[in-house]
Amino acid sequence: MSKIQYHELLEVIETQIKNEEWKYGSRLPTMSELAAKHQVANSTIREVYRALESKGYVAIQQGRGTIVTFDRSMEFTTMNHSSFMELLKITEFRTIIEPSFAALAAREAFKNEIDLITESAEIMRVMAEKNQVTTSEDLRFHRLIVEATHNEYALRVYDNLQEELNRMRAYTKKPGMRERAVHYHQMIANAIANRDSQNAKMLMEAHLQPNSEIAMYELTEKAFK
Amino acid sequence: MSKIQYHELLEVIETQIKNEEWKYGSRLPTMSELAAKHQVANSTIREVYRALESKGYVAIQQGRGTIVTFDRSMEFTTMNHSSFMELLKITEFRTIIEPSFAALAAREAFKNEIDLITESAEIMRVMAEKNQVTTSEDLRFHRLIVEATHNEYALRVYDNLQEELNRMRAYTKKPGMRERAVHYHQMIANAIANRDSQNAKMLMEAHLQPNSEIAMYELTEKAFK
DNA sequence: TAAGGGAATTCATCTGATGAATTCTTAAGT
DNA sequence: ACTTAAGAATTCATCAGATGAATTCCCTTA
Repeated sequence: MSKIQYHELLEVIETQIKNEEWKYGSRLPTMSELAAKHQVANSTIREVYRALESKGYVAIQQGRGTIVTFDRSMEFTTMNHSSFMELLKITEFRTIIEPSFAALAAREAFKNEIDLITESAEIMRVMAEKNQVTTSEDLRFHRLIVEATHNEYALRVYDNLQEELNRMRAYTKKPGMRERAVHYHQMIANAIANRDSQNAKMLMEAHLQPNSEIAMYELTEKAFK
Repeated sequence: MSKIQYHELLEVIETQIKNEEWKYGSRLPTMSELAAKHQVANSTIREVYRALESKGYVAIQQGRGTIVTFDRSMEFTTMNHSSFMELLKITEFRTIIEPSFAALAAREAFKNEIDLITESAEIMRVMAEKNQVTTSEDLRFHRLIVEATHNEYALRVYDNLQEELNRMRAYTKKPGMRERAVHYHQMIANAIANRDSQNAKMLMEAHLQPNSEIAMYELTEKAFK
């Protein structure tokens, strides 16, 4: 096993901070300590600390040490690297952007793509009927629509969100949600098949709205007591 | 004038990259070059480059050099430091957060704060009548409400957005908008005065909705042809 | 002309030195 | 005992310069 160096080291320490292994305001090991511990030069640790500083995780103070400035409960104010932005990004982004995609798809989709979309809605309906977990089919449905826009750009943006989308699904476990989703998927698929871009857009909006509301509600209630 | 060092250097170079003085994909000066130019040690430049790397502005490649990975036209996909996120942040943030503030203010505001809010709505009405520019009074109104929540946290968040709010006003110059705004301000002030937090929230939502719609519409149309 | 093999370039990491800001310790004075 | 002030120790800031590794450049040779 080769010796741990800059990039790996950065990741390790960043993760530890995010996991709050050092609490907000507490001191990180001194540069020399950490250098000795990991068998690297001081300058390497220094680069790591600078990188963390530039991301806002720590503050380096001459003569004092390096203290943690990251706090999960304050993520809301910092706006950067914050779970609020994550949430805002993922939920609001979808609410804002996917209706446009749906509209575009209604205009641009090829026949076979429309078939796939319709099929996906049907698959999901059957799954829901059998009380099966529909999340992956749900994701597929939305992805198919993005594909059908024939807009590479859109697709790239959307795929960038996959990881977060997966994490997001935890929020969408409300009773009745699945049935609602099935219904909307069918209507959206219909609208696209009918080349009705306006309706596709509106339906997608309505479909995504509650997701956003739920997540945002929970978040704001928490943040502003 | 003292010699330029780490922090200042970081800011200078970051700004230059953001201003696209080096284009996406182009090479930055070598570490030694830059060190010589600014009369600092290589290791200091190295720290700067690492900080930029960790923010996603550059990629450091052994043997090759350091290339710019920041591109304004791609900001949309990277999600960080992007004007899209700026807009999303500011418009959607308001839509999501300010109704909560209004509700909170309705519960928490002191008498004199309610008077100020009511007064602001009235001032704005008069100004609109005289066809004067109402933007600053508009900002004041919203700020007063945030103040009236007595939630330091909320205030801090809100004030962080001032700069962007000012830039935002360019988007809200639609005919009939001002009259609508005046009307809403009055109703919101009323709801708060009546301690009707639910209505305050709903009215604020309705008040902010079109802002968000307009900005987002223009943006998404632009982005996805 | 094409291919191969150094030479030059550029980043990666290390060693170790000096200085600056802060904190800790200790001793003197009240 | 308590306060204060000086010095020691700690910790970051920056520097100079060395070696190694990855890449590119360029010249030689077939």
